[in-house]
Amino acid sequence: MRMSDLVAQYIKDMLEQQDGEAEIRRNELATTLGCVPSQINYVITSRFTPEQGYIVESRRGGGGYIRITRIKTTRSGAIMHIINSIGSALDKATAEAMLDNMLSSGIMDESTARLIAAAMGERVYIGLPHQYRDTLRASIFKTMLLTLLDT
Amino acid sequence: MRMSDLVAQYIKDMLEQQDGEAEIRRNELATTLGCVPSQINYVITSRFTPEQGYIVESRRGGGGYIRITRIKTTRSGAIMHIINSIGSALDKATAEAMLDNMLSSGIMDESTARLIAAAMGERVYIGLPHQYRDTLRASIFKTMLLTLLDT
DNA sequence: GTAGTCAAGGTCAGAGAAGGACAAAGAGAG
DNA sequence: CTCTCTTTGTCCTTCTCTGACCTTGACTAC
Repeated sequence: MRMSDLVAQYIKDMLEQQDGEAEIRRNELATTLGCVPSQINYVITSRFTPEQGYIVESRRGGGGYIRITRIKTTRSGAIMHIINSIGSALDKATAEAMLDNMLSSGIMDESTARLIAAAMGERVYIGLPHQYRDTLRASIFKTMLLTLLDT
Repeated sequence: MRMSDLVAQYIKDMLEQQDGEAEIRRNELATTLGCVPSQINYVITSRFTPEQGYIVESRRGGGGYIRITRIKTTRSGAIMHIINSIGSALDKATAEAMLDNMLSSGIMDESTARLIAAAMGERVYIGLPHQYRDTLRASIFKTMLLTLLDT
């Protein structure tokens, strides 16, 4: 088995065990697996790219690290699913329930949820005839969710 | 954990507890945390800079001190200013220009800007009589900006 | 008041501890 | 034989930690 596959497998095992997040120390891992440190870089740039669904952050200097996070592939799918489940109208309570769900399932972060919730609030629609409100809400909600797809 | 992180955490805890203001005595803190005094300076210059939203004052000599204050004013102030500059109506082009400004001045990050821009697009208001559109836009825009204040 | 002393904090350079970039050499598949 | 992927080593950049030496402020003694 190739060295690079070994390293990749090692990282994948870590991701598996640790809920999609692995933090390694480059030199340490290289020593453990018996390869040169730059091999780790090679594996990461060739097999843990954003296109392949990973985010990599790192830090140099004393106490440095490399952190690899697996992007939840479910995210886009889940968002699309929610968008499709919304008809032409949406009331405030339902919108908020949806946001709550997305928040707790990790599809969305809190500040995003708050931002969208702001646009759902009754207060925003004061002065607008009631007949339009829920339609507009649905429209705004869906449009905003769509922008999250290519994050 | 790095020494520097420890020191930074200690100061942040103090800021948290004491309403954004922490006063320390360099030597004392160094002794408490078991590091050399200049480590404190290092942490302050690398992690509590004005760019990162802190003001640092100090005084030498007997009874000297270092005071670190967290500033909230710039961002919030700027956002408030923008909110106040918006009247009861807002067209799409103006909204986008404002978002651009906020983006380039670092008040807002890109994903937030995109999210708000989504709610500003003409497409969202299809079906809504024109007379309501710019009013609603203003309302949504302001409401969303408001949620950014306590971030 | 002026000089001296002690008690702070400030500066800065250097060593050390990571990770990053990249080029050159090697290995395999077609 | 050639092209692509892998492996390795060298040199670079960034971040951290420490210690020696400097500056400032308050207080005291004359």
